[in-house]
Amino acid sequence: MAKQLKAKESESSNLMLDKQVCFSLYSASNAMSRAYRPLLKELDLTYLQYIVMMVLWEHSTMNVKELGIKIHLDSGTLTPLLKRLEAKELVTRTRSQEDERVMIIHITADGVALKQKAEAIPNSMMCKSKMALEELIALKQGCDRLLANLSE
Amino acid sequence: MAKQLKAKESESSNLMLDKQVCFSLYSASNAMSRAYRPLLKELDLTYLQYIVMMVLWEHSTMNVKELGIKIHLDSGTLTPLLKRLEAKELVTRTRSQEDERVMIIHITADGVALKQKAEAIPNSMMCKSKMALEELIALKQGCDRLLANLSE
DNA sequence: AACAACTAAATTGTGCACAATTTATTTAAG
DNA sequence: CTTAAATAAATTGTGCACAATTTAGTTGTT
Repeated sequence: MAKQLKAKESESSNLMLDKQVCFSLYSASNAMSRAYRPLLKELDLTYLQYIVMMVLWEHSTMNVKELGIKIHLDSGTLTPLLKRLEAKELVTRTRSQEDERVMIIHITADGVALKQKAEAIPNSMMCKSKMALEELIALKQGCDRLLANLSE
Repeated sequence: MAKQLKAKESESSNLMLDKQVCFSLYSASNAMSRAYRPLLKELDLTYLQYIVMMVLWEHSTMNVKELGIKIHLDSGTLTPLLKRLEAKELVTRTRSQEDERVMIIHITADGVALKQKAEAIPNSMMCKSKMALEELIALKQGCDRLLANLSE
């Protein structure tokens, strides 16, 4: 009886991988960026580079700080990434005249042109997910809530 | 009127960051592993190392292949990580006698002992998430479904 | 004017992720 | 029995993430 109880306790430990939300989140996020890879290969972009380009397709000029706030990353990640986008001639990097500390990122004509090649990607990914729109929206809301609560 | 339509189209483009499930997933996953960091610092583990230890707390012996299937990662990621865990004396790495290709990972006494220090972590994370259990379960199910569909 | 406090990026170093390749071993087929 | 195919790990190289530090420039105070 005591043995049985102990066994039951062990089975329902808090440290069981299969019960961890965070591990599901982590694995799904990896799988997602893996699924993007073949689609983004056509554009010669990584997933994060694609995210940055998406911001710049909406706002053609932005500094590193603003970009970092928008996508929840810091200059340690963004500086080398932006240099790679600059090397591909998708963006320019110039210091602000008013404040020399600020690095201004501006999308180039090539960068703008790339948007057209990207138009089909969101739909391709929705197909790959094989999930209904409402399900995806619910998943997004759960992620957004978690992100907001963890960032407080 | 045509102008208005064009503006509306632009606003509802598929390439708007704020509408992307994947970006929410990606940001939430990063935020999650950031939130684990101070808790795991006490155990001198990274999030992925913690995941691997969690598997080994359940199954004290496992080879690299089995581990990789369980946590959806390959030897390219696992080999260096397991060497680091070996350096910390939390696991041993020995070749199988029956099949010399197979590397067997076995948890050490130190590794087992570390479990006790980890017991409080899942609950700490649940608190940080500030989300109800049902919400977290729904989020987990969404992630699991997405992972399964993307892995097919 | 001088200097402390602050801010924006960049840099440094560690540890993932993963594609692609290589090495070593085992199994299968002729 | 031998050689081709298959398998398990390891290796190599690129690009994130992020903590911690550094560099350079700005603002506020006296």
